[in-house]
Amino acid sequence: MRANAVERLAAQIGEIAGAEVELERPNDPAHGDYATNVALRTAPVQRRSPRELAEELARRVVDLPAVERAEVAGPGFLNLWLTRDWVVDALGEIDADYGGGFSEPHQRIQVELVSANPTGPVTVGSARNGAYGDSVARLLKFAGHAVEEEYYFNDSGRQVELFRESVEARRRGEPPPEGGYVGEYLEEIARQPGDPVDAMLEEIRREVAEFRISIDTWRRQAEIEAEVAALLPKLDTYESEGTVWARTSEYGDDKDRPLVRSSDRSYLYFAADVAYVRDKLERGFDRAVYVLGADHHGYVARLKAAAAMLGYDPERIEVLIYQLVHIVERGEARKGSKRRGDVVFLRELIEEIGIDAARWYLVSRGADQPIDIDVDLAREQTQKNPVYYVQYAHARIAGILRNAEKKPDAAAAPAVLDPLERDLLKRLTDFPTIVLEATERRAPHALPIFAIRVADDFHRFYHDLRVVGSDAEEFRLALCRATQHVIARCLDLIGVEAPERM
RNA sequence: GCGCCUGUAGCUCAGCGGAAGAGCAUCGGACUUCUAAUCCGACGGUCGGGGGUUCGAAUCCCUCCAGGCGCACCA
Repeated sequence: MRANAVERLAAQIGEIAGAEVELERPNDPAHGDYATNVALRTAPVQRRSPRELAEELARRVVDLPAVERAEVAGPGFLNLWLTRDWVVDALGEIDADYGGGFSEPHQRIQVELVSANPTGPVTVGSARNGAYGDSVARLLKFAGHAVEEEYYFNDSGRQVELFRESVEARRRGEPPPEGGYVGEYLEEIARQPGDPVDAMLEEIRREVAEFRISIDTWRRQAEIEAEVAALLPKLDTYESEGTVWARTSEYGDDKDRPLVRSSDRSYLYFAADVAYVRDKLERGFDRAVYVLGADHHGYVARLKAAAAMLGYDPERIEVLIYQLVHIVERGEARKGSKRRGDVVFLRELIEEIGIDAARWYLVSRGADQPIDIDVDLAREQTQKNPVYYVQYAHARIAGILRNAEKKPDAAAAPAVLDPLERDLLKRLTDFPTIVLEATERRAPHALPIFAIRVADDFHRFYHDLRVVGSDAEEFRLALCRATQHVIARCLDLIGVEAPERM
């Protein structure tokens, strides 16, 4: 792992302090470029007053070439101002891969996402699953892991049969079966010949690809179910009143789960779940990530229990839960039932606001936060969507680079940096920390937030300082290019395009 | 009843042990420009209530209130 400028600085200060040092960016510029609380944290251990410790640190730390000035503040914070050279050197290391490749060790990780039944087009709910899961997958890839994205679809259950019957009824001009599917999309499927499930699956493949989610493998439930019979004897099971149960409560689940139905000996859903867990881990993935909506949060314990019962480390199963997307229409909540046609589909959302705004919007909230979508309002809000603010910064930079007369050169920095240059550059150096935390916490929503900050600093810089034709042209071009790298990476990690022109 | 998640500016949200933030909305300014989809300024908060832990709590613990989602021989 190649340490970046901020990490190296933290390590140097840590050596002097004799403790792990975390550098944080203070909100208030009066608190310096970076601040650290080492003195506060280590004072009890060293049995010295935090301020005294901080003052000693301040005296020693200014000997570092990176540190211009150090001040003690409050109860014992150490505020640091960095030298012009440190900032300029930091610019030199910002390339297209800046912030990536930090994972250690590299793992084989599978991310299973979307996995909606092929009984209708992709809903906005599944789109959130896709936007979130795919961004996590992209972060893991950027970190250096070998990531595969998989879509698991049900091609054999009761819902699928009901869907088939509903389409066939429509083809015959008859009303749908009891509790059948009634959405308008059935009409277009009914017009196509052949198995409606195949047609629906093709449509889903198209929509998922259009939404910039690239699925490596498509796994059929029937395929997994075929493995159940051979698997049953290996499980910890018992029979009660004709039903075969898995003793999952012994493995961390809150109750046992039925595997085989008593009436007709058919397999229940959990049987396929167990077989699928085994299938994933046997394929050699170090880690299997599930992306599930909050309505499935009860699955966490049973999936981990399934792994444990099979003799695998349950830590290899990771379940990401995101809160649901609620559809609001003129102030009223809709149920969101695909079967009853009471949903909003991804393709409608894309039609209203476009792919970029849709991906941005669905990923820019924390997964713990529910999302309300009012499609009537979506288009209106699109005009103000920050995604354009960020893309505009990228396009502006592309324009500058097109017009440039000289070549970017980070080393051609002036003796004194303008505060706007300095602020922008310092912002860029935050990127590796942002990505690292977003990856570890599976929180891609940090990326759009950070991208807005970068765009902010860039637009300010652009507004006040000339690049092309200025005395500092080479340096500013380098700064522009570095900014472009960081913005493009942020956008790519959430599946949004970085336009050259707008 | 039990479990998970959430209550922060008028609205939508970020921050999740260190020195309260953003966007939108509202009000007032800046275009002979490398793209005004931009910039500058103002307004705005007992961080749901109460207790506790800590040098320090929006952040951790307990409790109460409010909301969302689960708790099937459905998937």
